[in-house]
Amino acid sequence: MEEFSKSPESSVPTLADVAARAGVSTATVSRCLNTPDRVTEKTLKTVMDAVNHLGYAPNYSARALAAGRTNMIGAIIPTMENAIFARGIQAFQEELQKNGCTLLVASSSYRQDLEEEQIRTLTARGADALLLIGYQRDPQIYEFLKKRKIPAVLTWASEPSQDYLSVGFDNRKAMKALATDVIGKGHRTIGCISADTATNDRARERVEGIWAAMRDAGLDPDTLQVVETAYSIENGEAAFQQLMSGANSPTAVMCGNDVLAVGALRAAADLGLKVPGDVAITGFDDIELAFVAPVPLTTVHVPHRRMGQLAARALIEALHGRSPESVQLPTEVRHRDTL
Amino acid sequence: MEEFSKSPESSVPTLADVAARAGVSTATVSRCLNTPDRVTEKTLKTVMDAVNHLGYAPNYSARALAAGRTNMIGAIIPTMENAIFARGIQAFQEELQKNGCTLLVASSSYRQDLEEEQIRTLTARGADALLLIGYQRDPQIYEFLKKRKIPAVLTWASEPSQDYLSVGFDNRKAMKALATDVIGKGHRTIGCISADTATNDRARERVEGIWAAMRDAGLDPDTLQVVETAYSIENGEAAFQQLMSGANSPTAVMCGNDVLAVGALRAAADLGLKVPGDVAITGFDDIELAFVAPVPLTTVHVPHRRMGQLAARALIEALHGRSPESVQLPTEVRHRDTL
DNA sequence: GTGAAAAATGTAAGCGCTTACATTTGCCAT
DNA sequence: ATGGCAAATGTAAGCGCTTACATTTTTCAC
Repeated sequence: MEEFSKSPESSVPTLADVAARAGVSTATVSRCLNTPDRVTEKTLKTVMDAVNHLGYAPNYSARALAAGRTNMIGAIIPTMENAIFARGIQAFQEELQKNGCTLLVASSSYRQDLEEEQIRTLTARGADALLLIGYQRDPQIYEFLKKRKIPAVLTWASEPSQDYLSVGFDNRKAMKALATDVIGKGHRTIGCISADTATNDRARERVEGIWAAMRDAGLDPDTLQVVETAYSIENGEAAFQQLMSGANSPTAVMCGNDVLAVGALRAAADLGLKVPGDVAITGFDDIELAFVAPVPLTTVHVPHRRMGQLAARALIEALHGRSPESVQLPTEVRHRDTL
Repeated sequence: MEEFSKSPESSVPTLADVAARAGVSTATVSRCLNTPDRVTEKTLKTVMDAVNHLGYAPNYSARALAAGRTNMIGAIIPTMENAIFARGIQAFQEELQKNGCTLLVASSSYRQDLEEEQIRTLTARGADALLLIGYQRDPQIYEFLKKRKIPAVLTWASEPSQDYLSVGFDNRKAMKALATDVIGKGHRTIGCISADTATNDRARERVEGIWAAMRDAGLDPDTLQVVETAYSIENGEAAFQQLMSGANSPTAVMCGNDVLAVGALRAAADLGLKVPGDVAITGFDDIELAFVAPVPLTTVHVPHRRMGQLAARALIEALHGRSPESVQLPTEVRHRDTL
């Protein structure tokens, strides 16, 4: 019969408990756990037996305090409800997990002030490194990160100056390629439904991509009819209606992402417009929604999972003191039935 | 001209630095930060000025070690790529953020062994509380959590025995309601595409819901043709084909979630089957995919955001030493065009 | 077998914070 | 004014771990 009491041994075991049971010092136990090759096989076994017997698990707060590292990596994204972020972050997390790191998540709701606050919070929480979306933010933040020596990887975009580590893709180039195809189909009056270009660098670059294609084709970029709205199917519908009710309604509407495009598609159906016969519609991202849409969507495919995975690897490299290279992933126009 | 060196003042400021600058003890600074009402207004101002001047931010690892709390809450979900989890977790995170807590995320890929490992990892990392999906797991885990005094909330289901805190919904009842409608439409030969019922309690309860409805209607539950497969559009397509190529092909196929249902819908189109004319199809969850599907999907609406939010509140209550009640959220059949 | 170098282990000093307890200060009834 | 009490502040002991440095043990060339 064993006695179970509230005495020390019934509470959470510590390193010292393991050391006592194994008859070694706490330093040795710590070594067994962190650098097993610096310890005799025999000692290792004794200690691991004690660990298992006691059900010992290290206290990461203590470890973090002593070692100065937490093995936690933070990600600050606009929202997980957008499938592209959910997918990228899932891959990011899987890769971190493989490397013994844990993911801390915060969301900014596409607001720069909130993002900044989150950066400070996750930093204070001890995040060893950060994944950030896009590159447009107060220079002070970059200063702050640099001063704190916290590696950060910028994703979902390719930072133009290459001053920072980034694992992403060229939004402008991607959208330009798609716009070139749109123009190639003979469209001259083009509309665009975009997220807020003032605060969202990805959205802005996509619009700039359309302008660039227009310029190349001898079209006046100023004729591009842009409506800015937050990402949602409903907003896509409304924006499309607005675009089509104007005097010179577009024959092609390029949307900033697939969600808006699906909204446009629904609005077109409501207006009795055939796609692509009466009006062409394009998306961006190539999420599931794009190919199960009423009319499968012509869009730009972005390797979100791959991006998340490579971002994780880059950060882990950086944490190991190496200097990872930025990577620009290729995107690809996916021709389906809306253009 | 100021000198910038590697000397103490250029590194990350600590509580002691603030205390020195404000001319008070570290205890007082700590009080200003944590219990400002236990401090003179004058002292508070002096200290906060020092905090701001130094750009001080507390080291949470140290705080966690000293206080025994981390203010981090962990969530272990099968995958963020499933929109229902992304959405629920987003709401969960927003609510945590409002309460000064940070979210730690891990994913189990629907594997029980991995989930268990993650529970131990997040616990070791100091998660003060945990959000878990479903209720079916090794009793030892519940023991472990109880011993460690870590509150956990079970979500996306309603734990039948009510022994544990849960914020979810009744999968069985929800699916039974839908199945009753299916039967009400005259369907007698029913198929079902489900996730693995052995390891996924939500999936199992949904199938049981169909059985219950059949029984109530005088149908033999054993005639339900179940195909189990992992959640994906492609798997939904394959499973549907399998179901329809059998001897006694169903006139209605009830799917375990919307993703499978969209796959079924596509397969039906490929087979030249009209929905719901030739075959009825139903989903579960009511994600975006459901209403933008080629044929808008009849499905069960689940209040995922609300669930995430309430789960967060319950955990925060528990952390405050109160005893939150389990809540069972209502679900609702959404009739659209596939039944 | 011997001694020097290498390997294994032990000792103990923090890491930055919270908090129980001790001390000082301020306030008020007398 | 003064004693007594409450409020404010200070003192200092950890929280559980890592790691530089000190000590002991092993290894191995001679």
